[in-house]
Amino acid sequence: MLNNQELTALLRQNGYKVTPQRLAVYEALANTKQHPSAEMLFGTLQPKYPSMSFATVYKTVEILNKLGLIQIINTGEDSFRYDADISEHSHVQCTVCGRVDDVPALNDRSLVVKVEEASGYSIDKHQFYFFGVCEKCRKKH
Amino acid sequence: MLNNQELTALLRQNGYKVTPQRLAVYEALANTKQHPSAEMLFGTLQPKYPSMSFATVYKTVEILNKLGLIQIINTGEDSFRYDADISEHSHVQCTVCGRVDDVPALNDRSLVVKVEEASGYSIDKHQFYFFGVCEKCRKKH
DNA sequence: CTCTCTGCAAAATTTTTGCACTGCT
DNA sequence: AGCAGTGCAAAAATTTTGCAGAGAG
Repeated sequence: MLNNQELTALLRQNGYKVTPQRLAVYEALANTKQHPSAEMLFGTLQPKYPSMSFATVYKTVEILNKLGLIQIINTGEDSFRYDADISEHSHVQCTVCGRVDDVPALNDRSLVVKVEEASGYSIDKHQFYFFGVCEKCRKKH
Repeated sequence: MLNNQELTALLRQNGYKVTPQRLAVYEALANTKQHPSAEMLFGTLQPKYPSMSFATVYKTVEILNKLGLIQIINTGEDSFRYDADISEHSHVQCTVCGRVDDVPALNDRSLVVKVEEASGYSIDKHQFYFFGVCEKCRKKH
């Protein structure tokens, strides 16, 4: 998680201008654990930045992702979600309420090696998604 | 992989009618290792079934998935891919050419238990995606 | 013969793009 | 001042839906 100064510096270093919108998008992502989609992000930012547009949200998350500051999550819904936590970790989605939570890194170096051997690929990245029912939804039932 | 008779029986058992389109969609998926998207499926079937429509492709894969006969793959492209191989296995996508290959099951029961403990979820399902460069693309470079 | 399925076209949803204006640097 | 960025609206891409006619049981 970067603060405004660090983010500002990083954007400049990479030739991107520093705008209130870009800071706001990153800040919104850094301050939630909810893994918002573009729509949720837009809804959060709209009140504070009434001129904010979807185009800006999408363009900004693309830049943030390119700079390695956020990761893009794809649980199989129609839309993507974004996460400012770029430490190695996986995600779990509740099949009842749809929420997405973090799962701490699974020490899986050996898995990757197995996959490289089995597939002939050289693996750069992986994403693990788990699906089940969260505690809250289990209790409701 | 089911043959036509088995598929016919299974559809009937579940109250679905058996139509040439449904058999064709399943057959197309059963006879490829390419993990086609709806568009690729449609392109494959169109020559043989000129009246085939996207609506039918989508409705059919939904039924096949509901019956547990195919799985839906989501590597983070805009569109979904489908796989008639429902044995436990993961997928790896080449970040250069985009192809998707199978990865044999990774004995990961202990991973799932770890995730359940860490998250408080009860896990029903998981999907692992690996990304890297395939052998062909590595050689080209 | 009934009722589901197909296939067309239109709608819905998410994301991308073009372009005039704004505002960083 | 120059040029990248914003924001609108239109376009693109994928998937869903409504409905009339076709066809499976």
